[in-house]
Amino acid sequence: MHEPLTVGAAAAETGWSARMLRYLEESDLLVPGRTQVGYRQYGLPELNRLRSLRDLRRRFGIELAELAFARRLRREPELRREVDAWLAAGDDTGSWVEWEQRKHERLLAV
Amino acid sequence: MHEPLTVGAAAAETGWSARMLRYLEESDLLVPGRTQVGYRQYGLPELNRLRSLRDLRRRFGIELAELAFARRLRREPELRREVDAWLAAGDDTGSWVEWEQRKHERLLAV
DNA sequence: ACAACCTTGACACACCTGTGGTAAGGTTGG
DNA sequence: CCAACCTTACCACAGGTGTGTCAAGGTTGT
Repeated sequence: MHEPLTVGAAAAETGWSARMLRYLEESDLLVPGRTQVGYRQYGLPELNRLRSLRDLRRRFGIELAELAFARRLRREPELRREVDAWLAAGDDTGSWVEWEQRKHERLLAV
Repeated sequence: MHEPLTVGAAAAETGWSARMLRYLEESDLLVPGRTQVGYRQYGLPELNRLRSLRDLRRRFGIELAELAFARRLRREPELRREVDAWLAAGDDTGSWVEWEQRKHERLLAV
């Protein structure tokens, strides 16, 4: 049991449309496996990620491009450092305490 | 010396257009001070942030919305945790070591 | 063999982004 | 007082995003 589902079944199961599942793959955010003849197959891990992605978007109103950027931040340390530095420089409007706290975090991480 | 510059002068100084400086303010990414009658004034810190923002965009090709999202990630720990978790779940393609390292960072931060 | 799937590719559309203009009016410095 | 700034508020427009739909053709299960 728990055979991988085809795109339509996975859509029905997770609340997306089949169209959007293909779009998610195109956006490189969730790339399913393929059968030998090329059918997409969604297993349990994929289904769970689809559900949580739906929740993420609903709860925080984030866009797919933003998620993709968060991924870049994780993968490109140089980018991450620069962005962080730039944001830090302008964070005098935000909670100072929170910022000090985060500086700690960064120090510990190095 | 180093009196704060008006929007046109700051633009000329940093390679942006005055239009874009107003747009950056509208996007809440770089909000300058104001004179009593409402003229924007850009001091040295603002000028530096403008220059480095220009470089950031040129070097990494990032969008303003993405920068704004990075700021959300810093300010909303809940969002940050969820996004990180979602990305981690699909990161079997990425560096696993790096991810473990980051988990540490998070643990230390709490 | 036939229905009900799947594939890619395309067209359509509403909305957002980045950027340039332009217009009507206030401020400032010589 | 006049030029050269500044302000806000619009219009325009190319390109990206998220989503639906439709067409032409391949696969699968009964």
